[in-house]
Amino acid sequence: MRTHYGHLARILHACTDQTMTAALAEMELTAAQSHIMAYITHRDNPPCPRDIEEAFQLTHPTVSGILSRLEQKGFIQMRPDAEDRRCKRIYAAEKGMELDEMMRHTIQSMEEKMVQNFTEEEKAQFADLLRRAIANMGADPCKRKHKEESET
Amino acid sequence: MRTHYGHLARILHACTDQTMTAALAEMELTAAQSHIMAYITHRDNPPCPRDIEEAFQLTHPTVSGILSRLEQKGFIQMRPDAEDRRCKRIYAAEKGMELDEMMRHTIQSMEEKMVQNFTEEEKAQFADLLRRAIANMGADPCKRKHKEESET
DNA sequence: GTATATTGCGTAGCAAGCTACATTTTTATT
DNA sequence: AATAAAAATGTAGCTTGCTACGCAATATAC
Repeated sequence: MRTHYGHLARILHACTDQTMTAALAEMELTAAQSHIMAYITHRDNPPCPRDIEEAFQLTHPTVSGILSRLEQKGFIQMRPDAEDRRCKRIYAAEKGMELDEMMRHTIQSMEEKMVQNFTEEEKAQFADLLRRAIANMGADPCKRKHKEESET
Repeated sequence: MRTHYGHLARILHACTDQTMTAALAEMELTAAQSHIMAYITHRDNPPCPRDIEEAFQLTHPTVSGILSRLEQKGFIQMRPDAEDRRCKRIYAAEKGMELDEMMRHTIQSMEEKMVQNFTEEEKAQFADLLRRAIANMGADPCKRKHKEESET
């Protein structure tokens, strides 16, 4: 049993997820939903689901599910773009705008807690090592759909 | 938008998961299943589900689901312990033992790939930073069940 | 200008994670 | 010994992730 960085990454992700879930429970948002809400309210112009797929490296059914739950709960509204009716523009509803500050503050404090006793150099190195590890795994944020099918 | 280590951890985990899933598809194992199989075959004595919960920091329904799928596919067998009938001992079946080498080799090469261009010092620091971040999030591997309920 | 790709999204169905509750067995109280 | 508490597992039901398939709208080919 060596070090198993992948294992550590999984646990770290689980920690952040649970922390966020607990902190956001009172506003009826899950961790995944809050991150996407923060993205939506942070944007200048209303994004479409495709933008979220790329920003979060998720597949479209996953994004679709999260957005439909956000819409059901009244945090966002979606309507098709006038010029390209394939795209659905995502608008943050009042209810969503009001939570903007709170959400992003929650995310921010969690990030700070995670590296609370790191030096600035360590923080930089942490981000650098994570990014390099991700790159080594072949996940350039823009190339994720290609599969080889060697069997006829 | 700062660095968002949590976000990077999520992506890194997703990468390892997808790599493992692809590599293990031919033997009908998912990433999660293979890691748990490796744990089972690596142990001296047959573990019970509780052991897996602690080793992988998962809740018991999650472990239960994975184990039942492994049993359905014939990789393991489970039968209650003779002395404590609450515990179900998990035995690797022939089919599971045969895949042991291959599974662990797959896991090992993925780990090596992830840190392929890291110096030894960077590898050590990566593990150290990950562990410290996890500790900062309050996830000591043995304290995970305590919740405060402030409302009467 | 019609035929074909490509793009964006929806749905179905699965695995894996969780919480909450129930059940059984063991341990601790008294 | 009878009862209460704790521990290990099971089950239900949810969110989030995926692949695979299908459909409508746009873009490209010819």
